[in-house]
Amino acid sequence: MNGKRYSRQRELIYEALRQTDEHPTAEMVYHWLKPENPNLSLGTVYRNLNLLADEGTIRRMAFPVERYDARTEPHPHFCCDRCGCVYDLEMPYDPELDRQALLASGHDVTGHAVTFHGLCVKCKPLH
Amino acid sequence: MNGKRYSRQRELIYEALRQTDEHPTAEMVYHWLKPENPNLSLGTVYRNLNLLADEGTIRRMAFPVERYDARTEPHPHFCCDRCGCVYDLEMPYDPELDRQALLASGHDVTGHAVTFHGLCVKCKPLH
DNA sequence: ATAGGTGCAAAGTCTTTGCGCTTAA
DNA sequence: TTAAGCGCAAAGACTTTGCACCTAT
Repeated sequence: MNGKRYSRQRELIYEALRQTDEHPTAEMVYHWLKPENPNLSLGTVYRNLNLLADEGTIRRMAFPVERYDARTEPHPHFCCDRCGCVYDLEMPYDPELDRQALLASGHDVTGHAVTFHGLCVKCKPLH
Repeated sequence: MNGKRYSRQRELIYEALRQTDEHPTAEMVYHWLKPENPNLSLGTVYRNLNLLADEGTIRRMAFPVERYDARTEPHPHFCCDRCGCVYDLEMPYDPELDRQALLASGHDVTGHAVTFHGLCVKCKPLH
């Protein structure tokens, strides 16, 4: 067999994530749950967050490692889901978006970044 | 005194970044430069990339650590420059952008993420 | 019964940093 | 001369993983 089973820990972790809008790190989830679940381990939190993210139940929010770019003016990027390559995109920056974000949130918005994803021209032919 | 001085390593690192559009990691920059500069150290690459990014000469491209979100439908985020908090924004997803990105790049675009930044409502009053 | 999940701790990966030497100014 | 910067290696931070035990099915 090769099925997924119910696990109390996974449920706890998922529920914790649903109850909040803080976009927590694995560490944060762990510290929230630990007091009520003293034998929960950080490894389990990581394992389940990855499992949930891989199956699409939750969402990851970062590149795995830091990348750098000498073009400092804001411009969109494309990140290939398959090979991980990052490309620049020649598309106009829309300052109107920042104004909309301010209206929607009240935060003092100084800019934004757009990152597209999918399959890049090199990976497309390879499925 | 407390000034910044010229350094050959910093120049090499910055030039390497300008010559490419690969959005390299620190490791990649290190491996490109190492053959011609056998005593370059990875620590120096990190130090200079951080220095250049802090002064705005280059640009970082990731959150420092991975964050997770139980809302899986695409929606924009706001990340506060000061406290690091991440907020959801209630703004419509624009599929038209994906079509524009395809036209501009030729990549097979399956979606995009928008991340705003600035000062959040809590940090704004604190300067 | 048994395969998936857990806790724990060790290992791995990425990044930062302390220290003594080097070098730009 | 001298303080910024470097190379090196050790430490730190974050994440993954091997293994023996536990538990949903």
